[in-house]
Amino acid sequence: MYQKELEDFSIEKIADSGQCFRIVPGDYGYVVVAFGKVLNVRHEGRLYSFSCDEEEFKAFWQKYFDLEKDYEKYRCLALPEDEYLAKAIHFGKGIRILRQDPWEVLISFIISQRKRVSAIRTSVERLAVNFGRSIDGKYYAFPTPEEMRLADIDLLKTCGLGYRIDFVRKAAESVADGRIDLKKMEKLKTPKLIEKLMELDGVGIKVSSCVALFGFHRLEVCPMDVWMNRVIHSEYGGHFPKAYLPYMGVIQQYMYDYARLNKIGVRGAFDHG
DNA sequence: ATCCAGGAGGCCC
DNA sequence: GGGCCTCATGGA
Repeated sequence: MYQKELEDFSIEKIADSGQCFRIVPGDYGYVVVAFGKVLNVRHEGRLYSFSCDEEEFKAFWQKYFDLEKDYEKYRCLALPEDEYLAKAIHFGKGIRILRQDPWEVLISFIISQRKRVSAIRTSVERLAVNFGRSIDGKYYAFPTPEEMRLADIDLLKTCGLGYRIDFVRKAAESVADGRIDLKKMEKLKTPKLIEKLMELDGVGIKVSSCVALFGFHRLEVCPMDVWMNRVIHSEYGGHFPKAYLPYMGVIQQYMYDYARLNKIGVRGAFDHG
């Protein structure tokens, strides 16, 4: 076990931030499944306990949680007159942009279209249980491109993918056979990266943006979903301040989280503000 | 029960 | 380029 005081980190906020789907409450705090590893996380106040030793935490999880960055730097971009962002930042402090596996992010966000976060979580978990390698008998790694390519179709149909099932199968084939090389794509500049991802069937600008931000850590990318569209129109008159643009992805994560969990911009809902 | 979701593709103009 | 229409399923 490794313990550390973390002031700008909230496992609850991250788990429910809509960027990842395999951080869930367990019988002992939260369980994180990523890169074929399992980590138990719990905390009393700011004192966090992780189910790994210090070496593994510093070699792997610290980077995964993006703890090497100071998020105060991003929050300081908030303009003084921007009341919405001020509320969102206050509400969402502790959110990080995780450094996830691009492949898992790609499939997860292909599945995400027209689904709620909870439903995405269900589908992703079913994929892992049905096709992923067992990690410790209880948790399963996200399936590799090869495992997904070879997935039995009838079993795949039980994963709740709906009409997205062929998008997922084709993506698995493309990545498995190397037509889409996610490793090489790390070197692409962001516009090229987004364009290349959109060659995949079922990947449009929104999904591609999510993969760029959450899978390739391109912090300038701002995925525009139904919630962010509500925010930009109801709070910003159609465009965000220029000062935010270099880190719009991070800013976006605070805005999105606050909007979704407080139903900002939804007609008939109670507006916190 | 009815509504809607971290959208995209295929039309048509 | 934009404006509609449809897509399958689960969760609220």
